[in-house]
Amino acid sequence: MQQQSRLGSSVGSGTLAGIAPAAAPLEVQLPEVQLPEVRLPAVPLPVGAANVSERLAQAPALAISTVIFALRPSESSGRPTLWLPLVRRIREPFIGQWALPGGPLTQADSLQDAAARNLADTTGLAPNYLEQLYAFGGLHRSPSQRVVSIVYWAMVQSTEAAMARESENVKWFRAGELTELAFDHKQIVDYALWRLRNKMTYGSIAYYLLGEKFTLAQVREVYEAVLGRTVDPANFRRQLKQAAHIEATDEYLQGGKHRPPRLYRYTGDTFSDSPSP
Amino acid sequence: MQQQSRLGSSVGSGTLAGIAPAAAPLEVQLPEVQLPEVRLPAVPLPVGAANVSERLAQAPALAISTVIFALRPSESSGRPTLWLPLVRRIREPFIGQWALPGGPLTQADSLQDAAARNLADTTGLAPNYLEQLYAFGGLHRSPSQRVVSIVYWAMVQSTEAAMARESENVKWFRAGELTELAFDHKQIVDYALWRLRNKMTYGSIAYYLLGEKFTLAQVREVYEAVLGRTVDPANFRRQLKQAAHIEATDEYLQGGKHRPPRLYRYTGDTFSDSPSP
DNA sequence: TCAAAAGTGTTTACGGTACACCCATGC
DNA sequence: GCATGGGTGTACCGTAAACACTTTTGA
Repeated sequence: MQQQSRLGSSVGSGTLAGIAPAAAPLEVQLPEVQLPEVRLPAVPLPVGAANVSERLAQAPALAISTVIFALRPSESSGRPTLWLPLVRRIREPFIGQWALPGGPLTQADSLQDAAARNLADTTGLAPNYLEQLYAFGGLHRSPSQRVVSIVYWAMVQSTEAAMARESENVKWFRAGELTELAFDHKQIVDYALWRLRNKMTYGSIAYYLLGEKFTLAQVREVYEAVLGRTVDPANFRRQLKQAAHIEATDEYLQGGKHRPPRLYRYTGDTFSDSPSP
Repeated sequence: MQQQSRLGSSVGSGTLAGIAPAAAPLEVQLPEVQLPEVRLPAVPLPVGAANVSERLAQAPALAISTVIFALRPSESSGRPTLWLPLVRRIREPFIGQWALPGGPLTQADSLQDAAARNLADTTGLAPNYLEQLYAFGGLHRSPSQRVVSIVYWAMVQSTEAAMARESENVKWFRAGELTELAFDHKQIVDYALWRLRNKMTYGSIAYYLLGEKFTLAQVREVYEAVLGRTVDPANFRRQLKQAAHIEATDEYLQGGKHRPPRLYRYTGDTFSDSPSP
């Protein structure tokens, strides 16, 4: 048996949205379109030194990793683009290569708390948003011991992200322009990006990348940065305004070259600074 | 810190579907509406005997469990309804109570293979569909040792499900009419049900609960069984016919009381019998 | 020939897209 | 006053919902 089976890929192009969303169980609405699981990456890793009998003897290690997204201005255009922090590996395997922040599951933390701790340790920041991505458990993800990684993805505010720590071994990269990473982390980032884009298209997510108050144009820029294309400003603002959890303030953003745009506030799930202690 | 933080719940009622699906990375279309993660259940379990220092000393155990769905005729109406098999626990904790089939992660299996093995062991069946559901890792899911469960969900054909093994310690239950189960398994099943309903609304999933050939009315019955409401037959058939991966055969289902309906075939992802060996 | 399900057609309503247009501000 | 982004109005089009209607079979 191998990881790469076709089960669970769930293709299907017809949307069948006609099956209208009804009362949903878990206080949420039914989506109208599929969110397929990624096909688990066929990891092209060197099989490494450990032989099979050794491998069979050990229990698989359990690790938590986190894909952290934040908005930063592009060096070229200055427009906001998606970035994520990576850490340089300081031991084998993959020594010297860049990898997702992570580590073994600490005993006192829930999975989510462990992920939040990753985030604090590497960036010094607290997540606005944190959600489980997927559990990766292929047999040969790591050349030596078998590792099962439960991966989370997170978003941090752009205002804070600008002040995030960087060092010799922690550096921010443009998402989408990554070269190869350690382990199967490149595939994991790609999957996280795909999931981010998905969530994006049905709202309420972009705000976690922004500050407390923002202009509608800034929200649009987030969408354009993540989706990688332009969006009609007129229609976009209409859609936002009729969307829930958006509230106009009386303030306007001053200092621009032209008419000062109104500032808005997100009133949905609270901007908590960390998982409530 | 506690598991039950608000992060990652991602409410948001506005659909914002206006952000049109563009070219999607992983060969799939972007969905238009949100698929939120379940809030992890606040498990009301007895904390059990082990004290904290003991708990800290042990590594968390890693387990695989599987929620298996199949269609079976209701005893009352005879119409197809959703069922799932559970196993009776034969040791502490929760001895005598019903639980999801599962067990520790066997060394030689990938996560998905381990889930498929669960399925074969308890039902004797092979899954038509198998997908990762979520990794549950709350601190007190099990009273003694800490357990992290990676849960899969599966669907098996109704025709085969009718012949599935049952025994003293393996029994099928109607999904949605479950009483309390061992551990946090009730919440897990509810989440799986919610996810099934989601996938349902954007097609291609219902077929995995049916046989190779089926009438459009049977597909409609699956939708009605899963969604728990009636669906307009006229509009439903139109939507199905313009959906991809559905092919009319030249055959008709004989033996009914009235006009024999045409049989159709699903031409999407193959009906493989097991993860390809 | 009648009941019931299979299958088709038609109307209406809603929401997204495109794009023309007005408004307010800094220079 | 004019360029530019903020913000509004509107016409068009595709699709889903509702439901009337025809067709085909068994009893």
